[in-house]
Amino acid sequence: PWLCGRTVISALGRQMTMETVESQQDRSVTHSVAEHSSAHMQTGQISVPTLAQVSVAGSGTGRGSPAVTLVQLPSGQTVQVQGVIQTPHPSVIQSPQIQTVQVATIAETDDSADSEVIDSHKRREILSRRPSYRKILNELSSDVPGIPKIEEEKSEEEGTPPNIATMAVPTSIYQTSTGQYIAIAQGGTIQISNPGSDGVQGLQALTMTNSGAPPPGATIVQYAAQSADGTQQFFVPGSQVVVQDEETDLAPSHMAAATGDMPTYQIRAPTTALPQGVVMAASPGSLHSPQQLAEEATRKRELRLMKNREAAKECRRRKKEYVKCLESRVAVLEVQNKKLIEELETLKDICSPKTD
DNA sequence: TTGCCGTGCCGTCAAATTAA
DNA sequence: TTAATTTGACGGCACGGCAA
Repeated sequence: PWLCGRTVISALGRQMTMETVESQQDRSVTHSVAEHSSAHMQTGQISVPTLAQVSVAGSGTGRGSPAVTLVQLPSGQTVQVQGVIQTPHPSVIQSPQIQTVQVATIAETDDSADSEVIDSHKRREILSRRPSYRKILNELSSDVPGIPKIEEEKSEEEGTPPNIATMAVPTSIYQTSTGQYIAIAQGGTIQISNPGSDGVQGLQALTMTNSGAPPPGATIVQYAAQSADGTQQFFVPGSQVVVQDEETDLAPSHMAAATGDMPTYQIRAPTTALPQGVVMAASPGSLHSPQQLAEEATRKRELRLMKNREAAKECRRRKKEYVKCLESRVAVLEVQNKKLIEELETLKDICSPKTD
């Protein structure tokens, strides 16, 4: 899709992309044409482009009249391409990665053989990359107004109330004394998983709100940014999680494993100051036994799977948005095409009046 | 009602891509 | 160079439509 916006020529089952560049001095110019198989188009992998000579007809190519382009394939076959849209009509879909197309007059072609090799390498390097949907759409939207950008975080179209954080990438996983895993995401999602055979069973996602009334029926973890004693508190139904920064001094009896830079978490019953369960903050340096190493590996794997799960969701959302964007572009282009055809018919009628 | 098929969504893996 | 992120591919599951 990142090849959109160039002139696409299909011939003998092969597809070629070409950018039209006009020479200021001479109407007869040589364009470099990237040629690749359609199979590569599907996978996004583009092989080393072979160069084809494109000669633009010297006469009759001025603005207002269709340009006739002769494309000579490496096999020797010549394809005639008649352009309808002239340069005043820029391509609506811009390529996110506009390549610098080699433009050389025919007289200079022999002298630029070395630079062509270098440029070919550069072009291959650039073309073989597969930009992300976000990058494609963002660059597309920067070129063409009216296309919404994909935000770094989920937009309001997700239907998320503005006071609810939706960032779901976990930054910390903690294990309670009862074996529960608690993953706290940067944006506020808390996931609690009960210990199961695969470690993922019983995963619960809780949403934190900074303010506002909880939606009816929803399980809400209220998040207080910071209390007077410098602690961060999470109010969970039935228990209270106290997030204690390591610099702040809480009662030492409440601390279980203050290891290194890791903050310590405690789960308390809401009506009592006594800890319901003490949370371990695992530090890689504190692991000794093979069992602990295995647990650490399991924890890392769960964290990776959780992150990838969220990443896949986000990727699918971006892909949908990208497809929607392309569909809207198709609609725009169809309307534009229809208008141009009508305009052409009108001009034909004007230029060739009926003679009886 | 049942089996089949198409579609959509999700989780996971692996490879490609990007950022530091 | 390396770690993190992104995305294509694959398999599984749920759901709805349709014919037998």
